Amino acid sequence: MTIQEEIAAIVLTYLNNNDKGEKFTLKDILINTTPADFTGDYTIVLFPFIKKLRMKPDELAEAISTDLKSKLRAYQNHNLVKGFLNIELTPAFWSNSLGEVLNNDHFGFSKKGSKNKGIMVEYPSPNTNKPLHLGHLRNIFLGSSLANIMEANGYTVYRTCLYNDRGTNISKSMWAYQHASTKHTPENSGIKGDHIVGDYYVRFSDLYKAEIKELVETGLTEEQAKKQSKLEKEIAELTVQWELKLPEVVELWKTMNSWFYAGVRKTYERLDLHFDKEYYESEVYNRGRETVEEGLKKGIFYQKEDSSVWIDLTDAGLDQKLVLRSNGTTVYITQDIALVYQKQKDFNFQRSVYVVGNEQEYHFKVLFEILKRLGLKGSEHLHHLSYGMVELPTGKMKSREGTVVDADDILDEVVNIAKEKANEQGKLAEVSADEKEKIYESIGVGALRYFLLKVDPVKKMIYNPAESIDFNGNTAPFIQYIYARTQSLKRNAAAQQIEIVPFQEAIKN
RNA sequence: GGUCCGGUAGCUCAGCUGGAUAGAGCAACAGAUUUCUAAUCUGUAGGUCAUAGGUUCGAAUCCUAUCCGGAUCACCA
Repeated sequence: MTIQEEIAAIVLTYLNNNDKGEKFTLKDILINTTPADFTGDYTIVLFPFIKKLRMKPDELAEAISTDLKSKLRAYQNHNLVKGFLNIELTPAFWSNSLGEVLNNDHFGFSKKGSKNKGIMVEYPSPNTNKPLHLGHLRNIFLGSSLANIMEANGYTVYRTCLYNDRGTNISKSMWAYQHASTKHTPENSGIKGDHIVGDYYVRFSDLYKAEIKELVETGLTEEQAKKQSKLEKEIAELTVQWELKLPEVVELWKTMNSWFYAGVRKTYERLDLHFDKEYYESEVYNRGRETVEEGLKKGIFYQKEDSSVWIDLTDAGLDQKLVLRSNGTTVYITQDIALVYQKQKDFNFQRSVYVVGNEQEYHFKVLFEILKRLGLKGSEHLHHLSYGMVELPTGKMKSREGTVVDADDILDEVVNIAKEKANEQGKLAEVSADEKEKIYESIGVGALRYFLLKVDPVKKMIYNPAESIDFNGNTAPFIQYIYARTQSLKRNAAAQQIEIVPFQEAIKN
């Protein structure tokens, strides 16, 4: 029990002992830390009680503090300003609290798995057709911190990732590769695999843009042009060929995806990102049909004349949503439904968090509502950790327009800045080259991590690559620096045979 | 158009389960400090908390309306 809770409990008991018949709950009792300009440690706000109990502030304050004095060991003094009762605690209380922190290496951490509850965190779930960008970094830092925090609180955490490894996006990269005159591979070019796949994707986009432009110049509207596009048809065809498991298409798909994974794993490595299990859309994309059929029998879904299957969520403030196409194939949300059941089978978790950008808020609302109606156990503990986009000073990042900030580039850049700053200061002169690289990496990546986590997830944020990131003020390098200095103090103390004693003993002397 | 989210100092953001005089960092200005873990330190200035109403002892915080910005509303994923 914290000291605030202790005070609140005592005050509550006292208040409920009144003769006016008024009843209060813990929620009614507000205890704040006292602002610096006033004397005291904690402040009890008395206004609500004064009114209900029809007592004068000083009478009530006197009565409460007398009660506190007799029941709270840490009580030292009190004063009243308007309706604010400031409570001062004894120095012994504070020294004990500090001593507790000092002597406990695991202060603030629960024992691993002590909650006896599993929580799944799914992130960053990239597409396999292009390398990670700035937005993924925000996702990864959010997901990792959440997972770490839950673990520190005693949850068993399962980190998972779902790869969008099929469909039109990867087909575009594949098409560009098939039609390239000189074929680049990671081996013959030395380029990181995820970047090669991404380059082909960009190449396709360029050709596609050119084609549309040409068609529009013949007098078509953009919409008509897209319908007439030859490239679009070929991509659709390639996707169908993949679904029909045409050997050379499947082979190429496997190869290009393997390039992507090899590349992206290198980026993961720098970010210390590991998963308990990775899921692939190619393995789940046509699942969920059984679940839909069951739901159909139960009357949760309904079928239209063209035999497409829908769910009506209008009474929940949402729309009608398609879950099976008229040709019987599944859609995005159907596989997500199926995947939840699969994940529950794989890991018996109680809670699940999806770390996904806020553009998918509606999707998750619909998904969770459907799962609730299907009677999924624990469906009320599914959560979408939504976050805003990372934008550039010039506006949004658009991969089709090449205005994307690449994750690998940013990581290199911040590590480089860390290196320059460190060398400027000459602080690492006596450190081995190997050790230096590690330090640059941890300062640079740490700075970026802190920078991206500092902003409330719900807000979109602007990242200015030109200004890069701060190393002064409220930043990770500063915190790291303070830690380094305290460690240095301890080392120096030891070298000079100065003993560091617990705080309460120091106070006594 | 419906729904959801954001709008706080010049900039980037805290504060939002209602509580005392709205806080940081950066930038600006004034000063300190010659490198000793100084990747500094002290101080000054800077705000109609988008706007207008309402609720109340008390509103940046809750409610309503309006304005601005964004997201979303596919037989795409």
